[in-house]
Amino acid sequence: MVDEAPISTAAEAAQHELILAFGRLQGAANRLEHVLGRAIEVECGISHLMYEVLLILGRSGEPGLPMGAIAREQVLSTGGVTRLVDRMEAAGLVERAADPGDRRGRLVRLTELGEQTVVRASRVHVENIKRYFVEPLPAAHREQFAEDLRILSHAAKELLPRPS
Amino acid sequence: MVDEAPISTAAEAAQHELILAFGRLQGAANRLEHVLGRAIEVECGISHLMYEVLLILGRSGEPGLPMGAIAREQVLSTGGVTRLVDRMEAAGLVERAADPGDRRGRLVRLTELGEQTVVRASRVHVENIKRYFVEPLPAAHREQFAEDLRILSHAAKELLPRPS
DNA sequence: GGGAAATATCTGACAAGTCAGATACTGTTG
DNA sequence: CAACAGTATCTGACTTGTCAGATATTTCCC
Repeated sequence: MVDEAPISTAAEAAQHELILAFGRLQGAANRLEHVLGRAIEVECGISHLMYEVLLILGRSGEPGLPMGAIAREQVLSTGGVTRLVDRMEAAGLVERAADPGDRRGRLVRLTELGEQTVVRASRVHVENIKRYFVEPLPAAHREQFAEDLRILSHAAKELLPRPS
Repeated sequence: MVDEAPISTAAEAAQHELILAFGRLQGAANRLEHVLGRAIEVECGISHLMYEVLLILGRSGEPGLPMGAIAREQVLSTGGVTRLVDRMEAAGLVERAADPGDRRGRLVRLTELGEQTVVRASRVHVENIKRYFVEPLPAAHREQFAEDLRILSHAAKELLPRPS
């Protein structure tokens, strides 16, 4: 994973080990999202992005989460979250409640339907993760790969904490 | 990376190891794309997606690549590629030539400006990859992580080869 | 306390992809 | 060799996200 030659042609850029590695990360993530997201859509009628938001809300529990927090968890603009939550609310998956401690804010939380939907979607999702994400990797690598993802994910989160 | 309990609440789904691992893959990929893509945009005025297409074309060399091949490399619909290449052509980065062997097809290839741009963007990109993607990982893990990405990327590619 | 700066959310205008159907050529087959 | 299924690309209608600016509160100081 080292390549110190200076890049001076398109062909060199295209073969560069680091560029390739990063491209593979993006490619694998995109394709897996495409496939697993489609499965969730077919099974539960919600997009992968909505599913991710349901998960985030499931993690945050009763009180609910402000819109901005959702924007930061997923990499979304606050305007994007407004519209996404609009649609999720229209679909009956979540509800917006007033934030008692801050009248500007709204707390978003799961409805009963949202809770059921995330459970149902998750069962499908886990099977697909096993099949398409875990199984291709050599068993001896899985533990370390998961750890590295944790590290990377954590580092990347620090990278865009607030200054959105 | 194992978790065999059946999922029956949103909170359980949200804590599930496999779901978390997959979420971290997506989260890390999204955030890194956001940050590194922005850098390319600022430096060269092209989106990360355009950059990826330039790389693909750099890899394919002289003859050029049909639109459909680009669609398969990136996970894009053919309609999406038409429009993306429209914009890239308008920006002078690529050109469409007739395919001598198939009058339906068009071969897309880099222009001189496209070539220069991909080289310039790649230099920035490599530095950012080192900083944000390589450095956070323990040095002893990097080799294996790169290999696992290769495996995953390859497996995911097989998953959506043609049946788009 | 009073007002400036910061923060949370929403909205109009826009950008960029998807999807399904149109169009134009290719290749196969009876 | 004509018909037909298959393939490559393009297009109109639409979905969904971004960006920048508006609005309502809150926080921080003087």
